[in-house]
Amino acid sequence: MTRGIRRSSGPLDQRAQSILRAVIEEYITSAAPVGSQTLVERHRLRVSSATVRAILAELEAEGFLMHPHTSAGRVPTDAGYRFYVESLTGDVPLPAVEQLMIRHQFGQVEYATDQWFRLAASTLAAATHSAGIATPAKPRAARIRRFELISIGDRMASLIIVLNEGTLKQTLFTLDAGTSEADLDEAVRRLNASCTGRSAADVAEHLRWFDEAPAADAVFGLVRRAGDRALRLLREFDAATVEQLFSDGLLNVMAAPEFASSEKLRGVFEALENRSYFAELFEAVTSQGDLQVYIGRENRPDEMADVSLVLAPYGRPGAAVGFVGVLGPTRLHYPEAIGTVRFVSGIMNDLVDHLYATSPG
Amino acid sequence: MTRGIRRSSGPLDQRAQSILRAVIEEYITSAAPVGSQTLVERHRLRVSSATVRAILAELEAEGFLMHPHTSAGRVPTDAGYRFYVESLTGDVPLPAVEQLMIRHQFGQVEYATDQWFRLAASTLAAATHSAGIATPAKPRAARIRRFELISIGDRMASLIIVLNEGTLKQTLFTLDAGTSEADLDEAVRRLNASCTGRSAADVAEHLRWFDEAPAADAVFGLVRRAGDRALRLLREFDAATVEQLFSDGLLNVMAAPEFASSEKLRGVFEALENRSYFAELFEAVTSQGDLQVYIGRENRPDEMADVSLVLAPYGRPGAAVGFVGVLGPTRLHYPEAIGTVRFVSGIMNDLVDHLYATSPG
DNA sequence: GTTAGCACTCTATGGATGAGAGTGCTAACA
DNA sequence: TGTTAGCACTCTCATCCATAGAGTGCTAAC
Repeated sequence: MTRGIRRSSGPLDQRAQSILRAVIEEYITSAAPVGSQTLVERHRLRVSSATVRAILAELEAEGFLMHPHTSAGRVPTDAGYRFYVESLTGDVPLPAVEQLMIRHQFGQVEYATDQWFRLAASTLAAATHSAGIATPAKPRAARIRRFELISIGDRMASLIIVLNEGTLKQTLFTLDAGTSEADLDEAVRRLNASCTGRSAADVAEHLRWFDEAPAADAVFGLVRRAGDRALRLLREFDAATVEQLFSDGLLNVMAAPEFASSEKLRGVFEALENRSYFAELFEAVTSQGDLQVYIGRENRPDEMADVSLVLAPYGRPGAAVGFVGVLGPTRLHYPEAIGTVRFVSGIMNDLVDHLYATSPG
Repeated sequence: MTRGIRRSSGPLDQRAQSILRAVIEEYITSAAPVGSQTLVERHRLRVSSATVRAILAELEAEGFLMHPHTSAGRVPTDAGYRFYVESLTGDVPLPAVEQLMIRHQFGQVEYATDQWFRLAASTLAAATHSAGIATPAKPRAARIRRFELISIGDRMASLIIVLNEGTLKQTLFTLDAGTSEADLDEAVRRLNASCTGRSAADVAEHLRWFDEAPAADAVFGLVRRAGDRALRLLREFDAATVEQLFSDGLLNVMAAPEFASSEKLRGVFEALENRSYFAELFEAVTSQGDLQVYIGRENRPDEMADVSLVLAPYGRPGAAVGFVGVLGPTRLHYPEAIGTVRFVSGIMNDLVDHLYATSPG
């Protein structure tokens, strides 16, 4: 853990550091520029305000603080927050009561994989009073477990693909006139026989083989088309880095004074919907093994310049990974947010572990 | 179609009506109180501003307009908007180019039922510059088409229920130690044999029958538990009036000047998440066969007092119904919104029809 | 190195004022 | 009788100004 020294001169002495921390903590709760007097009073510093002022000036020179205008107090810069986050030694764990409550909630959806991320997002939002975000755990490469072909009406069928970890993919499908249930059954039988256990790439290979095959009975066309459709679905699945981002509590962020203008927040929303940015973020968080904090302008898109992200990956590297986290103003309660994100990512880890555990029990 | 006469005295004469319409249309585009002079100028009225003032006073007495303060122009009341909406004769259809574009987009997701509502919401949002909302088409009563049991790891399985129209329900499932694939296959065989085509109520009946049955081989417990789990899932599915509400473009609403304070909007968001309100709305819209407009305080929750909804049902009554619509400030472009909602609900109708069509082709 | 004291700067606040918009009334007019 | 010009009146909004207050940075003394 490097100390947050960014620019010029020497390292900050102990006192300067603790004053910087005090400024940041004060600002985080008050949302208003912090003056020397307030610091002395509320943080029981054993020096006078004049001394504090000298140190504040120094901290500003070093780039950790800034000055909205001459006669205002100090406000932390991104570098200041960065220093603060780096200097945190231990997490602030969630209160036991909350932990219990959250565990209980997860217990209730234990068997509904599609609810996990939603719950993670809403839990994080509630616990941190910021926005919670979460992605599903995306399996590395999809392998086919089984096909199903369900007729709907006379000319329609639903093609269902069960992937290895029980993920389902579904697509509608128009049938030729006069296709019987028996035809469907036979088509599924052939598809399963030749594709089970295969990845998208393998299926593509196989379909080429189908092309060259001579036999062309009534079912052949059906198999061919279903295979094509399945292939498209699998490729989409593999290509998308993140299928979806669940978020909750964006309203909490809206309530923060820095977003009162509502124009800034609009930008944040838009950035979140930006596929390529999200792909990047996903990659960054999941490839690093640990919790990450992105502060203000450290986030690439300009729209995110006023928010911070605390993100942690979960899942099994190489098998299925995703991330959960918190989005809030740079003026975020970092210690609590970090503690909460760690806790929730831990729960998600347990859930996924449970799902992938192949060892006997 | 009743004329929007709410209170007192006689019906409005032709001139008063057209002036009311003019005020409303002016206010909808300008978002500022409308004065007599502006009306005369911009709407080419053939009377003087003094006359218009007299009529405005009259309209105010009737409850169609109000006065923010003495020297401001007039603002429509909910009753005013109601009159306006009732007096609309024909829809304003979407421009052909937009229609084409939208159809094209829907063409691309034609086979992905789970994308329909998302697309409907985002299309409506984009076309009306308001928020678009949409619910899935919910089948009346779930009937089981087929079960699948997929093992995941050693002690976990995924129970998949395929419902009649291809809807999938999935739940995880812990296995007893030593459960073999063969056991799973046998369990599925029995479940399918006894439950296919049945509704939740029927399955409940059947499970009781299982209780009384004597035979208790290794697979029996498995069948029993899977059945229980399936039952719970089916009941949840039947009970929920609306599973989910998709919305898009809430940001558009946020941009409207009346929501600059962002506190009001918060209330709207919250009301939308209120299950019971939504159930009520769902019922109201789908049981009426036609497009509905809810203006300001006509909406039950106080938080919705400043917004209007234009909602239209889609689907097949008795089979599967849902709704799509637009949410915006009461100062909404009603004619366009109504036209757009009709158009999109029409598309959704076609999609569902296609899905449920059982007649030969 | 620390601190008290002080001049200085900038913001925020609260009238006061005047311009502007729009009304409602009245008396004259067609 | 309905319409209109004219006018006094009311209320908002933007601007200006003065003042209070917060906070700084400097300096001289400790």
